[in-house]
Amino acid sequence: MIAKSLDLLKKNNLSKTESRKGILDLFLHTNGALAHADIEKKTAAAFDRVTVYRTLQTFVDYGIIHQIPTTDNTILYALCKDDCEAGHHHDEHVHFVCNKCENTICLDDVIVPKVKLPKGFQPSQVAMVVRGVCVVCKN
Amino acid sequence: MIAKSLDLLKKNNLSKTESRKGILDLFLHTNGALAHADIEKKTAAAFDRVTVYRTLQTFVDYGIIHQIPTTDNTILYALCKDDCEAGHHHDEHVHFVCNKCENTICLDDVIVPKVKLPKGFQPSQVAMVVRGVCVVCKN
DNA sequence: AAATAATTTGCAACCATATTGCAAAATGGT
DNA sequence: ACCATTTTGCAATATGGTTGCAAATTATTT
Repeated sequence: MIAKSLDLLKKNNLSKTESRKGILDLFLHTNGALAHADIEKKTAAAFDRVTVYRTLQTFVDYGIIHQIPTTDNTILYALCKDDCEAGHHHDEHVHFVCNKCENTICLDDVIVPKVKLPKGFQPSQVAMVVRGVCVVCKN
Repeated sequence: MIAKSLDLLKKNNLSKTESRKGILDLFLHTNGALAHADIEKKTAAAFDRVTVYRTLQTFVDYGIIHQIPTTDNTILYALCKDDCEAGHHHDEHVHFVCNKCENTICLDDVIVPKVKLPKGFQPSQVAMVVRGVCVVCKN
C-alpha cells in the first residue's frame, strides 16, 4: 500500500514528478470524486493551477482517472478501477452525488444497466449519475 | 404549431418578450440540446449574454427546459416534455452525445432504468448520458 | 388609450475557470 | 555527471458566468 501512486505511474510509463505523485496520492486517499478546485485546496496550492489541469488531463488520457458529468459546469474526476487502460475507460459504474454534503461517490459495485437505444444509435460509453442523500448524511 | 412559443410562455405566466420568444423558438426548432454558446451563435447575438443566461435560468425554474450533465464544463439545455412543471422535472430519459457531430439528443422514449443502490443511499434524481455514434452519423 | 406599476433588458464591471506559449527546472537514460 | 526530453510555473489570454443598476419594455389599472 505504500507508494501505490509510484506503482501506478510506473505502470503507465509516466515520469515520477512531485505533482503527479501528490495529486495521485490525493485521489488514493479520497473516497469520492474531486474537482479541480478541491485538488488545489487539499494540496494547499503546492502546484500551479496549470500543472493541476495538465496532470488531470494526463491521468485521464492514461486511464488512471475518469471524468464524471455534472450540471454545474465543473468537471469531477475519480480514480478508475484497475482494468482501465489508456484511451479506453471501463468505468461503467454509477456515481452518486449527495445533495447534503455535495460529495460525489463512485459506487464501484453498482454497474450501469444496459439500455435499449433507438435503431441506429451505437453506444460506446455510458455515464449514470444519481443524486440524493448518501449513507453518511441520511440521518 | 404557429406561435407555440407564445403558448408556452402564456401557460407559464411569463411575459412575452422578444428574447424569451426568440430563445424558445430556437429550442422548438432544434432537435438536440443547446449550450449557451450555441444560442448566442444561432440568434446572431441578438440578445445580450446576460439576458440569455437569465432567460435560460427562468426556463429551467419554470420547467420548460432542463439541464444535461456534461464532462466539458458547459451546461446543455433541452426542452422538457409536456409533463414537466415548475420546480419539478420529470425528465428521466436518456441523453445521447454523438462523438462525431457532438450533438446531444434527448431520447425521450428511452427512460432511465432503476438501479439498486447500496443500503442507506436514497436517490432523488437520476441522469444517464450515453456517448457513441448517432443515427445520422453512423455511416 | 394613457398613466402607472412591475418586470425585464442591456451595459459595465467583476469573478471564476480554463488554455496557450515559452523559458526555467526537473526527470530519465546513457 | 551529462545531455536530451519532459514537465513545471509564470504571464498573458480566453471562455464562461454573475451582480448592480439605470433604461426600456411589458403588463395592469383606470
